[in-house]
Amino acid sequence: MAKKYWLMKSEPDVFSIDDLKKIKRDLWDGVRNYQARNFMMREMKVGDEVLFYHSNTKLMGVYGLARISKEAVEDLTQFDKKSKYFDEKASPERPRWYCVEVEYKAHFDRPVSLQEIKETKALKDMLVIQKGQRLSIQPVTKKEFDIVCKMSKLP
DNA sequence: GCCAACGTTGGC
DNA sequence: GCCAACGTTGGC
Repeated sequence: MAKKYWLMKSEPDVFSIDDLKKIKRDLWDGVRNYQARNFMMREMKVGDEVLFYHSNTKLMGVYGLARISKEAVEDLTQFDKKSKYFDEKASPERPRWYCVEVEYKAHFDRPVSLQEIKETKALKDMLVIQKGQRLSIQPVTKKEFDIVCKMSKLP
């Protein structure tokens, strides 16, 4: 099975790549979108590489790398009444939401901003810059992944 | 803070 | 199964 590449969005006020670095690994819970869930459940494999993207912040863009360290397990926040991700339609007998575990890999030398991605012709097909694209987990081609990594390197 | 675009819900 | 109403996402 070939390795796959992903872009995962997070609001740094909620969970940033620095947070991930501190705790090394984290379950990517709280996803409540079926398309994003299906990527985690069906397509993400251990070892897949992840572009860690910060949204809703001053400088939006890709800040570093992570990798999938565990395939999808039940997202326990769906059963937790006190969690903001609680889903009353889910039950331990009929779970609805799943999440993968993500492991910190590295910070980029410098972030690759959304602006730069938009300005880079070779990245024009990246989902993150398509109009109206709100998916928090998106597939990325190896080519796009490599280009973004290259752009992050300081000269 | 605004609002366009999108996904989900629920009445019919 | 349609679609209006609503809630959310996320760039600006």
